[in-house]
Amino acid sequence: MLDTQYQAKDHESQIYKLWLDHDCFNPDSKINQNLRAKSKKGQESYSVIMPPPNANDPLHVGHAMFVTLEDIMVRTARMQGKDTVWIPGTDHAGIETQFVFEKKLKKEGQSRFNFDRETLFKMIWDYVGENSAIAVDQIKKLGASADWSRYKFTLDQDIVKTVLETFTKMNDDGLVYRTNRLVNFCPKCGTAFSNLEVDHKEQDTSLYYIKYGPFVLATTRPETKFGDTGLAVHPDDKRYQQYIGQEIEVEGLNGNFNLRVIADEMVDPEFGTGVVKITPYHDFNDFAAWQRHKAELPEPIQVVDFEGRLTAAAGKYARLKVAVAREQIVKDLEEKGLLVKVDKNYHNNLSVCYRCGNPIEPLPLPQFYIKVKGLTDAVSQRLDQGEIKVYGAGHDKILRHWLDNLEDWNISRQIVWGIRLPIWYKIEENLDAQITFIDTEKQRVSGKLSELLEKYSIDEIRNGLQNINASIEAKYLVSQENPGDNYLQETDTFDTWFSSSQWPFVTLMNNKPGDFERFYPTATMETAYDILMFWVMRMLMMGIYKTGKAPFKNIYLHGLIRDAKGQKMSKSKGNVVNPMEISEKYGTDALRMALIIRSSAGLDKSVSDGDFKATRNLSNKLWNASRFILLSKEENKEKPIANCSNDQAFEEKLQAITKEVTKNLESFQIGVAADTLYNEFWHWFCDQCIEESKKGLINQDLMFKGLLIFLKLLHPFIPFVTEAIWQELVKENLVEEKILASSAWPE
RNA sequence: GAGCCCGUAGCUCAGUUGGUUAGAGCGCUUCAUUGACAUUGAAGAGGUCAGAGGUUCGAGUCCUCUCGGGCUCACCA
Repeated sequence: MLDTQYQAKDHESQIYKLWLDHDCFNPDSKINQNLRAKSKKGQESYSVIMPPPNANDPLHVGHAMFVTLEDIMVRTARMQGKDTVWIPGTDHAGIETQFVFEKKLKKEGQSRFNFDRETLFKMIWDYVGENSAIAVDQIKKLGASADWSRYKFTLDQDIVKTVLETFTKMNDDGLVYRTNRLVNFCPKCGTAFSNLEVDHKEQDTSLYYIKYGPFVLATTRPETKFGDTGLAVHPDDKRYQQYIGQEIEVEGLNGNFNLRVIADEMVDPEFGTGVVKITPYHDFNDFAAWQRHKAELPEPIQVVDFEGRLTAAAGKYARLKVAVAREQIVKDLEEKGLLVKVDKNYHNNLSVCYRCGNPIEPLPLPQFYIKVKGLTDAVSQRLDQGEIKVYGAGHDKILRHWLDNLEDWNISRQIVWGIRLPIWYKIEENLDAQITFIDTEKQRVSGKLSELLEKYSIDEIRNGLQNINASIEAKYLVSQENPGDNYLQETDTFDTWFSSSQWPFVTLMNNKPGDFERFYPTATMETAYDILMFWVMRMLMMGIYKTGKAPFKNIYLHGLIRDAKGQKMSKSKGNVVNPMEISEKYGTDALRMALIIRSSAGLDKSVSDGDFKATRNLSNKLWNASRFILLSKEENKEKPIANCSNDQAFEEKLQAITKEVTKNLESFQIGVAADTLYNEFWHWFCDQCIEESKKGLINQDLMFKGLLIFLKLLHPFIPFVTEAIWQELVKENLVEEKILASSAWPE
């Protein structure tokens, strides 16, 4: 007989093992085939692709949220007899992982510059391998009914092959191009980022008013002045009409130089002095201005390098870090009498790296881009046609906005942890490429390929290769195979999102034979709203491009989990809820229920200890109600079944609850479904009906039937306790179906 | 500057085509308790659904405006 209290810890791991032993999560298992054979919906396919968490990161509460929501959807569909699969996986998480690994290297007194790229890749691979069980084990602990026999990792060979095929197809279709543009470069992380990966931080900074010949102009970045190639004023600015088109002489820190004055509407005559210096290689607006005025302006000059130091163009300031150089330059300008004034309380937004928080430098770098216009239009069209539905407070509108305004996608990343671009440079055609490699003496060598080849063999360069920076006009070949010994492969890797945007179809195409036809398009993509444009939007673009079909029919976006006061959780605030701790303390069921009950698509949710206690109590309530019903069933075994006065009302209500909960689940009202079940089970079934049954107003057997229905309806939400009770019923021979997880949904 | 979301009980939040006395959890008050459960039960206090106007037989729900909070994007060098 059951204990008087339900102790989640005593049951959960055994229950999960029981499910695995019966292969309950695999659509091809006997038990699920039998379930489907009896179901009207047996022909209907239902698939969910799990958003792959970072392979070597412990889970946070957001993961618990997605596991719970998706598990509810999947368990419901499975019990409804649909051909159901939930495909799990993990992500190599390019920059995230390399960033963490580099911190580890730093602790050991090393840095990425000490290794050639193949060695570094291998080291990260091993590191991830050591830790990759973490995420998977924790997902299991959360009760995920995912089919582990279909598990995939983003760097699995077959996955990579398909990703590269997609790239090749895009290249063949003319969607890929290489160009030299300003990129968002993080000197600390050593890589460029797409616009989406740049954060903006409000800051108070200084606005320096500097003398430029007859003008005074305001700038926040005096250290880039050595890259000035012109000055700009507004075409209608009366003050400066006489100078437009003229060259003026400017006194500088490295001697005098000349700048031409151009007229451009981008200049706001009201701001500062109405004069702007044009520094095309270090400011996005200036770069655009330079492109408009190429005929009037000289070639741009790069003053800041990829390590965040000034280049030789800065004369005596060369090799200084940007911040140091700025201080020094301001001081020197002041001494020379070129600094007119400083506005110290200037407020603006600084672009910072979303990963490390350091300032982003706009820098010129040839990169590979994908033309997005056709891809985004195709997505908009599907949305117009209602082929894809978005659940989540207003986020559909945000998706639309992005689709209409997305700029071409920079897919090159200067890191090693990722899928290397299948781009090849023929050596004899690219002798001007800039190369960095580690020679056999473990020395880091940089230089022009032609010069390096005089001292080193091509094999030595290839083996120690760190970085190739081919010229802007470089000729290249796209090939998934090595085209020959006279080629060097591009050292850039794909943006992580380039591979994860293909996740729904690559996982299905490279799984059991027939999976793609059987499960694509998938039913629902469920994820947090904060990666809507990084991931969901791009999955739509890539899925439609590659397969002609949107990769999913529904998008369910959940909100962020916040603390009891509604504050965002963060390590520095110390208010982080660790799902594993909650699971240990209150049980996984309590964790799951607390996260999703009364949650609403697209909106954030606060949780506190009180919430977990309340849902833990639900498990206990269910356990004890079951105990009572079993006890009374045992006692009344000999008595004939008699009809009682409230039987009919009981059955009707039970039916109504089943209908309502099913409807809620099918219309993505998951928080409402949970709330309904909680209240109806506790306050109606327990508080009311059990009491009535004690008075003989409801038939005991009917109560048992009611219990079975509640166990089934509650199972997707709190799978462990419901299954634990079910197994007691199996032991007592009271039910036919051996596993609740693969039992039929009530009608 | 633009867009999006939110404002419902002391706190955290549900309330999807507008429809009976507006709900839950936690907290609070009083009482109960040997046929399951104190991780319990019963009863109760507590809301002019941010404010104003409008549409309607009827508005927490739809429209307009105002105020307050949050998020995102874009920005003046």
